[in-house]
Amino acid sequence: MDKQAARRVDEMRAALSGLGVTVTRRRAKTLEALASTERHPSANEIHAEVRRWYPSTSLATIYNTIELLKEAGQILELEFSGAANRYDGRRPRSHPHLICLECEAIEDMDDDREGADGDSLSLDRVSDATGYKLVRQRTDYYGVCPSCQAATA
Amino acid sequence: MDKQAARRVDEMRAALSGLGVTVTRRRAKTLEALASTERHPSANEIHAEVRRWYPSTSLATIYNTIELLKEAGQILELEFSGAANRYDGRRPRSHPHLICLECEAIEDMDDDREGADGDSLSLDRVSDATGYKLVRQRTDYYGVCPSCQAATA
DNA sequence: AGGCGGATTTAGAATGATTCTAATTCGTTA
DNA sequence: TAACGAATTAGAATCATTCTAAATCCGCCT
Repeated sequence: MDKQAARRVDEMRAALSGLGVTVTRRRAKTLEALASTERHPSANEIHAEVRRWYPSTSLATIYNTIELLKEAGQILELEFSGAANRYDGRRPRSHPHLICLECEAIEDMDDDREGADGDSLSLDRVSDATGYKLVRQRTDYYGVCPSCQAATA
Repeated sequence: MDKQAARRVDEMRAALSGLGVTVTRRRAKTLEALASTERHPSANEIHAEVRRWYPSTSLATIYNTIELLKEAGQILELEFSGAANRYDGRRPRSHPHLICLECEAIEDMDDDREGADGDSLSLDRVSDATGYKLVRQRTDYYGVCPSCQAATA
């Protein structure tokens, strides 16, 4: 686990403690699993990872921890209807993702790719314009990633 | 059904015909249901509407038609994992939505800011920057709508 | 150390949207 | 009218997620 991941784990721990819940060993492993991958794992993938240390861990526990992280604003949930949800625990603030329709890879879009003028409007500006009290946004781009393009070329 | 809705129905009919499938009466009613509401209905809601004319209609037929419309690029599917998907048949090109977390209302966001060139330009720009071959995007803002704010005030 | 009580976890059942399947019906053309 | 392929139906199957009830864990107090 690199330095950045360790920092995220600390942030998440603190946030969970702030909720008044205890950071059990299973929960700690869940945080690590989230912080140490770029892959935007599904609940199942996190489960598999946590099980390597605590084999009796139930999927329900993973979902439970995810729920707590959502309450704490420490995780981004990317919902899908035909496939498992995917999670981003490294960058919990709304940001755009690139989603490959062929291999289901999900990657964060780099900040410098977001365009200086912003592809998406800020939450505050949209709140003002619409009267909604907005709490988060979702921006995703769907297509075929370079490596899948190469594979089918 | 207003003029705009009628125009959309014609477009969708043409697109389905272009796929080589026949626009049956049930399918036609499905198109109408989609074109004549701003509410972004779920498959169930469309089903209920179509049933008013053809009571024996099965949900599977609605999903089947939705699938065809997706292939034809004539419908936007907003996926959710904990609730039914919602559909936008009025504006089939990617555009942002405002989603109320309390009453589940979904409304189109006017993006007069981006003008006529908005979405496709943005997709192209992101495609260039990332190497992805992008086909659509999703941008949604989540919060509490004005009327729900008033209700809980 | 022992025990209490609340929080956590577990295994499995329940839920619910969507998809699949096999059989039936519909529409068109000969 | 007969026949063929497309469309439709009812219900089963799938699968991620949530729920439930029982078991276990953990910190705290004595």
